[in-house]
Amino acid sequence: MTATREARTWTVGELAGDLGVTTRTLRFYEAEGLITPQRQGAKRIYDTRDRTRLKLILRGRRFGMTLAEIREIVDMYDGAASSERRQLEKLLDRLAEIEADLRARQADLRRTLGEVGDVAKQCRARLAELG
Amino acid sequence: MTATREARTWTVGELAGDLGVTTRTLRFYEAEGLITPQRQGAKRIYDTRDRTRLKLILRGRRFGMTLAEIREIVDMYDGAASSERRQLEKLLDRLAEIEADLRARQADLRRTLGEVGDVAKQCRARLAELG
DNA sequence: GACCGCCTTGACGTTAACGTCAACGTAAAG
DNA sequence: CTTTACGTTGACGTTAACGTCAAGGCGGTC
Repeated sequence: MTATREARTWTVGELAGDLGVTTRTLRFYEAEGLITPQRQGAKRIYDTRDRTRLKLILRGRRFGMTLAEIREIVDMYDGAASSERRQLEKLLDRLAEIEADLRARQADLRRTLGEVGDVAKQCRARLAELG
Repeated sequence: MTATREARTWTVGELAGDLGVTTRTLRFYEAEGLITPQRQGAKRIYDTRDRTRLKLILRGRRFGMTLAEIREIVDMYDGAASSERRQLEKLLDRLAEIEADLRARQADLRRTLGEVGDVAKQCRARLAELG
């Protein structure tokens, strides 16, 4: 075989284009320790793991998590394979907190969606009145 | 009757305390045109309408809407009683867009919640391995 | 009448999350 | 061998959403 499967990589520009962000953003996330692409000389080489991680980050960003919160979660992906009981238990506790927080946001979202729906309803009623 | 029902009002400090924000935040929202409390002399007097509006604002904030987005929604509450067809139709369109956006965020949240759950699962599995 | 607690309006400081610009390296193309 | 396209590292600029501080007004109270 000439090509090894799963070995797809990307340059900054490619990946940035794919994910709809700028290269500056990717470099910034690296500086913040959110991703750590390989290097070929000076150039950054991103693999599928980096890409997955980035998608996670961007998703979190989309509903308003700060990068600090996001970092906490993505870091946990690596911690979940730990071999220290104490560590794993702390992680589970933290995960429970995060889940609770996310559920609260979910509830907020639901309520807001409801209210947006109500306003739409009012609008339609008003339109009906006007003939 | 000495007290009229529904006429409860608040000072900045009271309302801020109630809602868990600072007075600075309330003044800021006013400067941004998100709320417009009455005045008694120089002092701000907030009524139930202001309070409701603020709760809406804070809820939106909690799941990551910007103040600009929030403003758009709360303003619509006032626009829904409009008497111009054209206006109402535009509003309905915008509401549909907003709803779509909110639903997208909801999906993102769901996925993230799923992944947080997965990590927790891994943790528990690892803990089980360790006896 | 001095002090206290709460209010007011500026005005400047701060943090997060990038944008923008300068100055430079490098590999392929013409 | 110059141009073009892409990459690199600083370093400074920007915007949102407030925080913080200064300077002072108003109504009670000890």
